[in-house]
Amino acid sequence: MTVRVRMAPSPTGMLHIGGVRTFLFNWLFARGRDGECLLRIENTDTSREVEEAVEQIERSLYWLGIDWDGETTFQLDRLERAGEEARRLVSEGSAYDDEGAIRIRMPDEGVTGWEDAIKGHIEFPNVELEDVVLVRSDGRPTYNFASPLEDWLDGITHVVRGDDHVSNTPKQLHVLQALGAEPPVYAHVPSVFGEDGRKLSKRHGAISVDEFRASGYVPEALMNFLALLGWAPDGETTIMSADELVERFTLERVGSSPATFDYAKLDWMNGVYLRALPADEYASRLVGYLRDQGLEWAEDRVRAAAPLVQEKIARFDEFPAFAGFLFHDVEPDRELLDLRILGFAETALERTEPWSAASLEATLKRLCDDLGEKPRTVYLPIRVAVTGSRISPGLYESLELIGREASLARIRAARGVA
RNA sequence: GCCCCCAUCGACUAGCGGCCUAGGUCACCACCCUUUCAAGGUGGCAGCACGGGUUCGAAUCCCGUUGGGGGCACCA
Repeated sequence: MTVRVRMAPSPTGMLHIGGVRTFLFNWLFARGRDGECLLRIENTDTSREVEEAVEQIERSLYWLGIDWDGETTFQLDRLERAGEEARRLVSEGSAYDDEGAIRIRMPDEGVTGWEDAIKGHIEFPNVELEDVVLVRSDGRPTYNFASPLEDWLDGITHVVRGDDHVSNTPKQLHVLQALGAEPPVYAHVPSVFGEDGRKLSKRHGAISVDEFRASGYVPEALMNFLALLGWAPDGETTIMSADELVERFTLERVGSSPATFDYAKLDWMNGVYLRALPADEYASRLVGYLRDQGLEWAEDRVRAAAPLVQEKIARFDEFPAFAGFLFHDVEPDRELLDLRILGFAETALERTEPWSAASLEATLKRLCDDLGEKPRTVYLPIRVAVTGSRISPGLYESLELIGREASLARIRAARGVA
């Protein structure tokens, strides 16, 4: 039987990173088995924001590299079918009218259980099960009816969802049984916590895919990181391409305990991916990122600066602070300037020919020798004067990029204001 | 309150009865490299929640406790 799963977000707002991780598991599972992965919007409630939310969800998944088969479907589109099925259940006696709503009859003895692909055997005493409402008195189906009904209609073989749905499962199992449907395999994935051990929320920084994107993370890194939250192919491998993840992913190896989102590790991983990018690819992505952020910096200069920062920053959003001096004037901290050294530096640099990183290096090293000072002593004031910070890309390359005139102008300005 | 789930270094995890004086990665610390910051290299710190069992032998199995999470809607 062909595997078929669904990603079923509710269009209430931004796609949450925990939910994305659940969708990623669905996708990895389906793609690794020649299966299908559907995108189904669970909107039993009409809302004006549905349109935008759906767009945001699709864009987020697309950016991450998670695709789906066929058109995006909407639960609301099957409202009539849901009504028909509910009436059928009433006529068959497994459901009944209750003040205009339709409820399903739940057994009140015994237990309802299933073999969860992630958590193992789970069962609930039937006494705990209420006669859940299938269709509201206004005719709209409830989630606990619409969701299993659609799973059946869509031929879903595996329901991979957040474990906050565990207690809905016995109810849905009975709905399926009343419908005459074969139940899918259920796999409940544990939730993701924020760094304070509590549920992920705004407080924890980036939370939606859009925010991660704006923070300068690349999709490959985010996917890799997300996959490793609650899943591991073995105890050793950490860096894996999408293809490798697809190839190695199994539901059996998804852990059953919740995982904490670790931004520091994500940053590290993003840096790994960034550094591994071919130089021109890196430059293109950096240009694209800055453009997305609304920074109108000259593309050729951004491209020229790219190699200087590739080994240095872990996220693209660090670029403006780290290399912004290439695009605008700086305000050096006077405390860090050394007028005597700057004076000698200005003289030495004025005579440097050609103005290239190599000859600048020769010039500055000679200057160190002449002054009898260590490079760190000589370079700091120059770096601060020219880049405005004690932390920057390589000094020679930075000087080269800024150019002779601008470099000297900044050094003179520093001498003047100091 | 009731029901369900979970429990290995600070974090993500490997471990599915002996290979474990518990391995890898991030973070952290030290040192090396070095024009700053990174990157890289080397080394280090650090964990099986607790209590009972079962067994020749338990991180691994069972029970309980504690702690965390989820659910108990004509929300999804």
